[in-house]
Amino acid sequence: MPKVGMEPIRRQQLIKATMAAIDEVGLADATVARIARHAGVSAGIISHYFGGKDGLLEATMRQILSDLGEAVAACRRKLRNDTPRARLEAIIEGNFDRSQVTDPVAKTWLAFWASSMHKPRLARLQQVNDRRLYSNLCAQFRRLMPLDEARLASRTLAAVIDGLWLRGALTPEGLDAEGARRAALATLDRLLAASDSVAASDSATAIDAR
Amino acid sequence: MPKVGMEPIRRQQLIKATMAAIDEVGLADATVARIARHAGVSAGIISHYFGGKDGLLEATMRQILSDLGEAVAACRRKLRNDTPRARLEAIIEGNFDRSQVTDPVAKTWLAFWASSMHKPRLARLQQVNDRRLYSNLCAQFRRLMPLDEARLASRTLAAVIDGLWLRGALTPEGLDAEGARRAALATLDRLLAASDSVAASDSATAIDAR
DNA sequence: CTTTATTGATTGAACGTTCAATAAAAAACT
DNA sequence: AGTTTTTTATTGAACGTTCAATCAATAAAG
Repeated sequence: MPKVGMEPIRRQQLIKATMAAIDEVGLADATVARIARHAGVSAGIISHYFGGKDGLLEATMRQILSDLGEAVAACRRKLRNDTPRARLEAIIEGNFDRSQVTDPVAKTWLAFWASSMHKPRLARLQQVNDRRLYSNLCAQFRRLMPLDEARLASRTLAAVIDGLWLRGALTPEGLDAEGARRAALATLDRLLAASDSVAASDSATAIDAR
Repeated sequence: MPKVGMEPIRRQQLIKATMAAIDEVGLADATVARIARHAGVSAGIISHYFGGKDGLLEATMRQILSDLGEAVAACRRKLRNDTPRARLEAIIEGNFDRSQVTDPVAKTWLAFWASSMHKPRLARLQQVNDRRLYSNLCAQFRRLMPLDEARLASRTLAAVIDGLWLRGALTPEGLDAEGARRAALATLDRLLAASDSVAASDSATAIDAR
């Protein structure tokens, strides 16, 4: 059934199949044969479109990261009032929307997280994403509190978000997106409450990112 | 140089070598040959003492979990005053002491975390450990706040601890144990501050654990 | 008839496990 | 005290399996 213009279709198909395979048997047992079977195509097609298994894995991680970025951006666009607090809430919403917070995505995410420790190409993707999250958080907190405090708050909130994903991916019942969202928002409340009571006498114009 | 009573020595040696190999090249490339080389022994010895590679990996995870439990218990024993707050602080200290918070331990920890998603034997170990942490946290928070709040606080603090480990394992500079400890303690401060101001008019005797 | 898309058997490398052989220590014996 | 026997510890080559990548063959579409 070969037609012209199959490339984007097959690429999407194979990326989705990769997540399905990782969800099913884990990254270690996600062979090209298994992924291809999930997509209903032959194994050889993977090298044809992605240059090899590694290319497919990298493309899959890119897909997840870009979906995440997209979800956060969408939440920010929906904002009516542009307070720092609203921005921070939007970041949280975006991180627990993530296109869909499905089991395949969460498990693939964690698998790549571990894998990126020793694959430079994945590590770079991972790091860019991390820094972006941290910068975004820090820029907003910075408008509400001194720099040192803002850094600590950013670090804490980032850890909570990642920790909730991690625990969600591992729990047998799957990630409870709604509960996680609430927990993250409650943490934000506490982080802001501390500085609210002190003072808002701060003319912070410079934005900082690490 | 075969002597009698080598078993416990070799087991320790091989478990340590496993962590070193995972630190070096990741779980996926930690072959029996490489692990054996790290320990300065032959590959065959692994099957002899652990029944196979899987046995060695399980033993290594057990070692890490037991070291963690030991560190937490040690911190609790050192307590002079037995307030809930002191207990919670001890749990945090223990989690960021972890025998030694070294790079090999952190990376091995995360590798097993990911791996346990699809290996039932590892998943069981993982889950027992998680529940213990959560129960311990919840039991202490329960003495200071209503049940619902205590559950949320436990979930949050557990997520922060795991999140800090996760981010520490991934960051190129390695886990900053001291900074992580401070961040976790600051989070605890905030979690307790919220309830402190409300009331301490609670005669909570029943301890709860999920 | 050329181009694009796809297949699937084949290949070569890498891996975990096995096991006969070996070597040192301990025990038994003279 | 010296010699043999048994036990324990260890090796590393061989085996069978699995996997990713390759590529000649095929087939539909242009």
